[in-house]
Amino acid sequence: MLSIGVLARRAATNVQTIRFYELEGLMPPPSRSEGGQRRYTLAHADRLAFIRHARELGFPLTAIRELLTLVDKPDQPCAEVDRVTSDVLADVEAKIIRLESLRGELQRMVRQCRRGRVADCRIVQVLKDHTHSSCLSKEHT
Amino acid sequence: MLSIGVLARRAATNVQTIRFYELEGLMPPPSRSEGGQRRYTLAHADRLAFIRHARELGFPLTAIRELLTLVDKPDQPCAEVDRVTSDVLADVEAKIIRLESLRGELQRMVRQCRRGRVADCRIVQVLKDHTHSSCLSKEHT
DNA sequence: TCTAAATGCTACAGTGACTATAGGTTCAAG
DNA sequence: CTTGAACCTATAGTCACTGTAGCATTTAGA
Repeated sequence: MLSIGVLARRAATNVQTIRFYELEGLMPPPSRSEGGQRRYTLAHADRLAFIRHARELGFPLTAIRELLTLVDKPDQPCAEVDRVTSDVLADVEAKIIRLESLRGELQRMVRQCRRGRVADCRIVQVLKDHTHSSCLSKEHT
Repeated sequence: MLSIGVLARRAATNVQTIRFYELEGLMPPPSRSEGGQRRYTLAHADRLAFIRHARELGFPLTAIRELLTLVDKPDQPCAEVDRVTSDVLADVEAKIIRLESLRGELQRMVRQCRRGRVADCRIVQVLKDHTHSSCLSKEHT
């Protein structure tokens, strides 16, 4: 039986995150010690590792929730798993496109800055006048 | 004098966002009509355009706050403007690196999926066993 | 001038995925 | 038996908004 602290260290997560996953229904509630502290099994550790790994790959929690129910039905076809993963991939690709465009714009601005006065600064000019630039208006986070 | 709705349409922003910027001290409080509705000048429109453009380029609001105070001192050297912008650029570059690594990992997973049962799915296997992959553990958003 | 639709107002809750804090309790080592 | 680390719950904060409720005001047409 693992305490929450030991489990957290094993998964390189922090303790609050594990409690948060329990609250969100991603981690099943573990048994408790006589004093009410959480006691985890190795099955819990596996599930947490799965969640963390998916998170590191950019899966949002809603997608992970889907994956976890799919993983519990090993004889079903894996088309859904593939779809969820492809969606995450598409999202990552869209973010890359967007960020590359921003990078180009920012590089141009910094390159054109002549380290003079604020009034003459190319960066400020570009920011003031939208028409100088060719930027996408979607979110980039 | 512009109403908040007209200003919002001009800046391709929405009305709540403008009120939010005022609350955050990024937009100066405009004058009000007799009935208490906000009435904006063209100076307000310019400032909003600056904020929105910087946001689109990935500047966080704290950075924009800094830029706005700098822009109000046009005779100062623009080194600070350059630094703020370079910081944003570095952030964008770090995100790209991270996302490219994720993309590679996800592409590999999807490519290796043989559309069989969940139990045999390569995607699920990779997610279950962290050691199969070479991923970075930092945030990517 | 009246009326109805559109627009505006404040205040507050929600988003995602945690992180941090406060104020208390339990556990394990010595 | 004591002490300090680890644990507990509950709540607020992060970022940059977005959405909602329940009103008040403005504006255009009849």
